Parts: sequence; structure tokens; C-alpha cells
Amino acid sequence: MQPLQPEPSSPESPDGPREPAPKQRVQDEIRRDIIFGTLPPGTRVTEAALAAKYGISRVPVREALRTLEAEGFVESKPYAGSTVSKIPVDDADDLFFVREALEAATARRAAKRAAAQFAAGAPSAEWWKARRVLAAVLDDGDRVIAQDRLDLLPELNIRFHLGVADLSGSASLTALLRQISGKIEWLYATDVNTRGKQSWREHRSIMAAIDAGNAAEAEALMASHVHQSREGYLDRFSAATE
Amino acid sequence: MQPLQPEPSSPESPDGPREPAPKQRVQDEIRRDIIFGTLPPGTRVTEAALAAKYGISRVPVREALRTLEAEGFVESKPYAGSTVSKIPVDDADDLFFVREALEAATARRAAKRAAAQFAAGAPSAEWWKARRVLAAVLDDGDRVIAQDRLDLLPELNIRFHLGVADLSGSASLTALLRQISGKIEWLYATDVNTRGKQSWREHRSIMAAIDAGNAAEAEALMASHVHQSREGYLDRFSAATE
DNA sequence: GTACAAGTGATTGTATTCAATCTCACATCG
DNA sequence: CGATGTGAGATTGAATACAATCACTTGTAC
Repeated sequence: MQPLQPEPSSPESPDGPREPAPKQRVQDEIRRDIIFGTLPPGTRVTEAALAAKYGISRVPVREALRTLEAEGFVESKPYAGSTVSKIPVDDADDLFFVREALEAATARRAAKRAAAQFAAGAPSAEWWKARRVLAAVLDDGDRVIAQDRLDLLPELNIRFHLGVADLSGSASLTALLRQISGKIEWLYATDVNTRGKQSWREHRSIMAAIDAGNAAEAEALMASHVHQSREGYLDRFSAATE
Repeated sequence: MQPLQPEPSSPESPDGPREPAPKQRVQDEIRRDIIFGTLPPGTRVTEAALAAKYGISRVPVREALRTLEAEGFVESKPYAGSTVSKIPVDDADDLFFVREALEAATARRAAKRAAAQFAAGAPSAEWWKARRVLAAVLDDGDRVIAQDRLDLLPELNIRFHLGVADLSGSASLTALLRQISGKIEWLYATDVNTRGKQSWREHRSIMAAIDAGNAAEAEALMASHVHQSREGYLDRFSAATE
């Protein structure tokens, strides 16, 4: 029914359904609600309420909140509760700046690793898995665009960029990108990113450069991709404030 | 006895001792142990052992582990436990690259904010507090160097850079820097950073540029500072491998 | 009427307990 | 001899119960 499956990897895991742990599920759900506007900044989130909402106890909720706090999406004060952080709109300039550096490094490393994997014979199972996820995301994006469901693009966008990070094999960069990437989408909040369609097409060329193991081109394409995304945001933002 | 106090803010808080929550303390302790080599990469960390070591129950330990996992210092698999992540030595190049962008943005923003705070009359209490912490860190560093306790510099180094991030007022950048900064020091592991003394002196000029509200100079000085740190690392690393 | 203080309710922090899952050694079979 | 299945032990995941702290209300004194 939904053009976007929450778990696209389900049919190909041979050992069992292996549904994600409740904590992980709740954590992703809350983060998603924050990024896409269901939980507006400043909202007070109490552990009991979240626990009741998701039908679990407070302990896993607390752990999810600690992770989200480390990622910067909620703020907690001892004994005083947690609130959704304010959208870092003042940091937009810096966030895009850092993102450009981060994503460029990620793309370069992904291309290098792809070349290395093929040079060493057959790529590892881990690598293929990440590559397949990326292929599915790209296809989902095309389908979503064909159906004119642009509202679904932001989430796919995050998944593409995180997918590239996975392909880079660098846990450090992936962890950092997860936060930056989420925050950038957060900036757009409920708004629809008008550059969405065009932006999505660029993903294919980035993917091609990575697959070709062309590190320099992958880095340059990604840097340009992010840079244009930044310009688009700043244009809309300054237009809205004047 | 120790030239470096764990909590230098204690004597000046008027409302009470307010010692940090056990969870926070344990979390910082574990992270510190990881960064400075007491807990080597690959070490298996069980919740029960940590709980016993710090005299608390497993729940706060679990929350600390979730935070450290989000920060990339430990890796956890469901029902299979947590291990200390491997030192991201392969990512060194990318980490320094990203750090340079991140720290430059932070320094620039800190200088801008300092200028804004003074322009608007008196700086906020929050700003003064961050500034005082930074002053104490700088003095501690000088003292440590005078006593030739270079082994204490890495921790002060982290605290200086995090202090600048605090001064920038950007929660997003601070959260990112906390991870990068820790990982960079982690690269040096138990090794002593030979550039330590010289590097520390540069902190004073960065601080001066921030206080003066000179955003361009603060950014340039910080970029150069980080860049040289990177060169120093790569030199030592390549020298060690050849 | 206002300021201050104590009390009360709500919320988070922690401990304890039980259930679910994984790891690893050992035995069995080809 | 090697591969595979099974079981016990260990470890994490989650639920419940209780303690500590905070925020807000309410009452009282001035």
C-alpha cells in the first residue's frame, strides 16, 4: 500500500523475520517524529507518556532518549525532564558548511573502498548488503517521484546519504553524518524541499562515480550536491524573512 | 595534589555542591578510559562488571553505554553485549579533514557571539560561565606545562576545544565536536602528542581572537591550529609505519 | 496585595527481578 | 576427522517497585 516499506530487507533475510527490537523501533520513531514535525521543538516529552504510547515500559524509552540526547534532538535536565530541542535554524550556515566537508569525505572514501573491494576479488558480503540497500533506496525514490509523492522524499534522502556512509565503511563518519543529515532535513521541517526532484537525480551520478571507484569525482559531485542544497535552503530562508 | 581538578567549578557555585549524577560521572569516566587507553579497543564491556566497578546498578550503566554507542566509542549488538570500538586509525585522514571544517565553524561562531554579547550590553550569565571555564582550562594548561606533566595535556586539549564550542552557543556543533574531538585524541592513544606544548600556546591567540569578536581571524587561526595538528599526526604515523 | 515558604503532585533516577537471546563447549553423526 | 545439532551458562532486554528531586500550588505573614 505504502510505496515506501519501513523494512526493505525483510524478504531476503533467510534465517527469520527478526523484527527490530522495540527500543530501536521506538527510538527511530521518535527521531522521525521530531525531524518531520510531528513533535515540534519545545515539546515536553515525558517518559511515561512515550512508554504508554508505544506500549512498552519506561526503561527502553529512557535509553532511546539518551541516544536522541547524544544526537542532539532532545535536551534533558536531571529530574526536570526532556524537551524537543529547538530547530537549529541559526546554525543552518554552519551545518551546511560542515555537512559539505563530511559528505565529501564520505563519498571519497566510499569510492576508494568500492575500488578496493573489487580489486581484492569479490566484494565482502557486508559491502554487497549496503550496496543493495542503496539500490533499493534509489529505486524507491524514482517510484516516489513518478507517483508525485514528494513528501516522502526527505526520508529517502536521509537514507541515501546514510547508505553512502555505510558503503564508506567508516563508523566514525557514519555516526556523525546521522546527526548532521537528520538536522539538515529538520531545517526544512514540515516544508517541502522544492529542489527535491532535481536533487534526487544527482544521486544517480554520485552512485555511479562511487561504483566506478572514482574517488575524486565522487567527492566533487557530492560536494556540489550538498552545496546546491545549501544555496536552495538559504534562498528560501532569506526570501521568507524579508 | 593533582594539578588538574576534576570539577573546577565547585567552589564558585553558590546554591549547593550539586555533584553530578552518577550516570553522568560513570559515562564520562568510561569515555575517558576508552580515549586514554585504559580500555583498549576490542575490550568486551559487560554491564554487570561496570555496575560493580562503579558501585551502581545496571540501569544507569546501560544508559551510559547507549550514549557512548551513539557517540561511536562502543559498539553493541542485541543480546550479545558491547565492545570498545576499534581506534578509527584508518579514518584519521577524514577525521582531521572534518575536524578542520567543524572547528573553524565553531571558532567563527564563538567570535561572532562574543561580539554580539558585548554589543547587546552585558553578556549573559551563561556566556560568562562558559568563558570562566575556558579561562580556568587555559590556566591549568599553563600550570601543567610548567610542571612538565605533558601527559595531562590531551584531556585539557579536549576541554579547551569543547569550551570554545560551548562559547559558540551552538548545541549542534558542540555535540558533533564532542565526538570528533574525543576520537582525534583517541588516535594518539597512550602516545604523547609531541606537538603538545607548542600546540597549547596557540590556544591563547585563538581565545584572544574570539574575545575580540574577530570572526575571520578566529576561524583562520583555528583552521591553521587543527591543520598543523593533523600534519603532526600524519608525520608521526607515517614515520612509525615505514 | 505581594512576597515568601511549606506542602503536594508529578516526573525522573535507580534498584531489583524476571524473561529473551546469544555464545560456547560438548556430544553426535556423517 | 570435520561438520552439525543441542544444551547449559552467561549476558542483555524489559517490567515493576521504590527513592530522589523538582515544579507548581496554596496558604500565610507582612
